[in-house]
Amino acid sequence: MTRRLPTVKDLLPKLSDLLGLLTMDEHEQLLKDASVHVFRKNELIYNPGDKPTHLHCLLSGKVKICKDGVGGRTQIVRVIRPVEYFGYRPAFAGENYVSYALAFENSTIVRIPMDEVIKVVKGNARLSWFFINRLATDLGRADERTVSLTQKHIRGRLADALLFLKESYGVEEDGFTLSIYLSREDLANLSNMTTSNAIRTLSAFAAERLVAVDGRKVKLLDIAKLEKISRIG
Amino acid sequence: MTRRLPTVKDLLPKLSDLLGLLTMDEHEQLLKDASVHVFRKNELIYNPGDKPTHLHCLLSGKVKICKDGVGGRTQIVRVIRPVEYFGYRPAFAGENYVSYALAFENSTIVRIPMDEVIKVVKGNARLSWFFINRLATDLGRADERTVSLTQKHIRGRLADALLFLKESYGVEEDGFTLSIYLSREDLANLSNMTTSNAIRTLSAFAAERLVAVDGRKVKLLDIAKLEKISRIG
DNA sequence: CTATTTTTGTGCCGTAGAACATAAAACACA
DNA sequence: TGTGTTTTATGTTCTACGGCACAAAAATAG
Repeated sequence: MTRRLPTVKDLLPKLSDLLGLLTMDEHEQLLKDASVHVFRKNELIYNPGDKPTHLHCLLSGKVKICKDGVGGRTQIVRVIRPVEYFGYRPAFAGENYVSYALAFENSTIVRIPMDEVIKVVKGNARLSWFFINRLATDLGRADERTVSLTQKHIRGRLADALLFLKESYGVEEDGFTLSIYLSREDLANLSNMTTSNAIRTLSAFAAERLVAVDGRKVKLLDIAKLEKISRIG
Repeated sequence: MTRRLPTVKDLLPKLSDLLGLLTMDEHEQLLKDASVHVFRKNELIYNPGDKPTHLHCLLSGKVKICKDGVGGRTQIVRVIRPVEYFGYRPAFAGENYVSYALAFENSTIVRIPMDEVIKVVKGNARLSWFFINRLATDLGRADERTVSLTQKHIRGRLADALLFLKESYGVEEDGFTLSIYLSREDLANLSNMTTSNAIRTLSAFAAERLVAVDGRKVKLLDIAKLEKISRIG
């Protein structure tokens, strides 16, 4: 999984949102054992039960955070885009991982030892605020998602997923095509439905000219209508 | 809603988990505009759309945090017990409330101006850690709940709710009876089902001797079996 | 370039659980 | 004490969606 890596030093500018909050000493403390990794498409980054030994920062690529439920069905609980930090929650809660992380596509990731991060966090209120703000935002999203996934009908949930993907990863130059190409199964795992129903419902959206589908390429043609479908459930 | 209130000063010992993390100055800063309120059973504490102007601390009583979904159905997303802090998440995320809080029963609450809390948090890493730890824990629970509520069957979800209530509010001296007396509707709103189905399923549990029901009093007779039902969904 | 696996697309059937209806208890309060 | 209101209880119907089967298409491997 590791080949021709850039060094951490090469990547410093990308980490500035977090490192900028630190003193020189803290900066040094976090980076001295940081390392760069490349994960290939569909490669596992961590597993439930693992100790959260590292803070992860996604520099390039795309990552999904998943949980499997009783029926063996998978729920994608978060998606990560560059430059975003992930994999820190259980360390802050004093738990092991309960979810797993997979690379959607080839991804470059910096790993920083979590015990160092925690030491710095406990002494640096600016860095603390950085994480407080993110955790509070994610918690709001999680509660919102709970209600949407349990109460909205299939069309509403799929519309949500499509709009969420647009918001998360954006669109290509044409302004319509989602920048991420997902399997129908991933789409289903985002919106809590079976693959069959993701296929069916996406086809229905295409027939209604809300989207245009070409393989895994999805163009969102009528955002307003999709938002309405999301709203009415 | 306000009558014969104890003063904030009377209640200081109960707030020590948080206040103990502060300097004298910070202590003073937080308490100078703190106030005590009594909410009666079913009284509204805050509403979606409200600005999160205050950190709340529940000193006595019980509180539920709810969100209403598209079908007008209510989801209880969190329950608060004494002594616990709540109502701070949206302030940390820079949002307004998206949920509402209701007193399950008569409750005493201290309200501390949130802008002062944020000022102190931004300068005190020990207080920051207090919130990081809680937010991280709540986020883990929220993700877990999402998967449970979407994937488990009705019996599994109700079993979850009963075990969750035991964990949250404990049991009476007999070691069996839940310390909180909920309406069937609240039980339904915890476990994402209709009131009818909460009634039916609870009756089924009673018939199977997993629980004993007397009005709103619920005894958990067979925890192991309930846990099993929860596990298998 | 063929062989095998994975993904996509459809159709059909079964069922968990919502929706609705109604009635009996329990509770509220004048 | 009666009268309205909320809560609990139970039966009946209806449907959204999961489960399964199968075929076509696409991706991947050998």
